Amino acid sequence: MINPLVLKLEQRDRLSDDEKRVLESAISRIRVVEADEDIVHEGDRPSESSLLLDGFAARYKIFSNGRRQITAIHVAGDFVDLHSFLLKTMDHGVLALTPCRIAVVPHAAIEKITTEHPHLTRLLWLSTLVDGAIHREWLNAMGRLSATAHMAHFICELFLRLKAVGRTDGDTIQLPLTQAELGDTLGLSTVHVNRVLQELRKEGLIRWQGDALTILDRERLEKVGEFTPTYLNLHHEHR
Amino acid sequence: MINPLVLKLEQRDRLSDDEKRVLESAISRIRVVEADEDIVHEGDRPSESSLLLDGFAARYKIFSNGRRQITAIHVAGDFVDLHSFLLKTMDHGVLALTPCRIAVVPHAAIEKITTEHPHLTRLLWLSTLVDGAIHREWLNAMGRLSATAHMAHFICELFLRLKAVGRTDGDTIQLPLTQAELGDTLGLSTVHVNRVLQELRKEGLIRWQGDALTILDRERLEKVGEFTPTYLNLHHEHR
DNA sequence: TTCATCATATAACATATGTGAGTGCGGGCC
DNA sequence: GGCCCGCACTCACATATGTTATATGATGAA
Repeated sequence: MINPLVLKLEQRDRLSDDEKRVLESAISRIRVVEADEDIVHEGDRPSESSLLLDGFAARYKIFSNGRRQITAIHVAGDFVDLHSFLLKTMDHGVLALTPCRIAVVPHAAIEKITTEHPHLTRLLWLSTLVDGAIHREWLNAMGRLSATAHMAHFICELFLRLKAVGRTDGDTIQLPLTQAELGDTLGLSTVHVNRVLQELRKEGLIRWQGDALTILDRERLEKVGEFTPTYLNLHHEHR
Repeated sequence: MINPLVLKLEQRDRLSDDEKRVLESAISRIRVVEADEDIVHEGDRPSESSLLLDGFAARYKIFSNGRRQITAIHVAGDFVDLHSFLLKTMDHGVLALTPCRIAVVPHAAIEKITTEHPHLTRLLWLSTLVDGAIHREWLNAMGRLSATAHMAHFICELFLRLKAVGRTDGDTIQLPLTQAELGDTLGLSTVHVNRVLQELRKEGLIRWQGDALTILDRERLEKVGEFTPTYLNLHHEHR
């Protein structure tokens, strides 16, 4: 199996063959989750973490008034709940937005890595730090960008993240979210999501039909979304 | 020196005497930063991380139009930029909101910890994971709570975090932020921050004069802010 | 003292975004 | 083949929050 996590880690630092083998053998089994089912529930205390091999997933929380907020969108190569290894109790749920294929990694295996493979440990730690950097960027966008800019920013980010794991086709990505789900991730109403999409289309920045989203003018889209990709850390460093 | 980091870590797991000694000796020097000065600049590539011993600090980013967004408020016991150990390049600045006393920890010392002290490594990793959990909670609040609820939530959180390091006085904390700074952290205009504060005062939920903020009705304030403290992970687990 | 500065506070007005309702289309299912 | 049902899309209207401006009071400098 070509593990998309390895693909991603190798863009950030060198992985030894031994480390790759360790990662591979940390996987205890493969699991498939249907669309619209929880991968992990809020309140769970998982004894294993889920590495997404295929599909889209979302971290989310539901409020008293029924509203929902999505705090992360995950794609192939992402550990959707690596943090549960140390945080223990899930403070949010993780939902499969599409059918998902998942590699299951027991926490015991991760703990073993922390005692025997410091460099690999640092790379796993790094994955969660990039999650945090993305959270910060979303906070910036939510707090200080217009809805249109926020949407543009989100599209730019998702594009690069999918590209990092070889899931782009030219300027086109698969975006299997409904407008309601998009609203929950950007903190907008679905009506306004639609308005904003019309605007991006009218400006000739994107095309989106069915699942296929195409970036028509990357440069201008990045400008509208005030997007700079440094926070994604998609470059080699000694870590 | 009684290190407030140790104080905080010990609420989350047991620390051996050896581990405490290692942490203590990882500190290369103490540094003092004036209010309104940067502790680290955006774009820096620090070779050491800063552990806040006293004072308040903020992670922030400034946008093209001059707007600012604060993505974290830090208090005693917080590593303001532990993530720079692996992220390498700072994707935001860190500002001293008050005079700050800082323990400087070289990245080389942290790397050494990752090779020799797996359990301590996990606890440092945990610190950054809690940062991430707080980011997620802020995303939830920004995306789906009213400005008033968001403010209430923020106050509840800060109170508990200060309590964890023994910096509360009954129901009172020191809150040395201007309303403009509060606005930058909640993503609001300063005018609206003021409106919201008037409302919380009128409701008899808080008092705030000078630096001293008192929570007058904790239960109702938590309800208004839809606050539940699990994400702060201020309880013992084997990690 | 006097003056500048900065933070809080308030008012009037502007606008981005939310709400509630409704249309139409396409795909799955009996 | 017909019928739901979810989803995209739009409209009219409501409102939370932003903007600009001004007043007031503390604080510190000259």
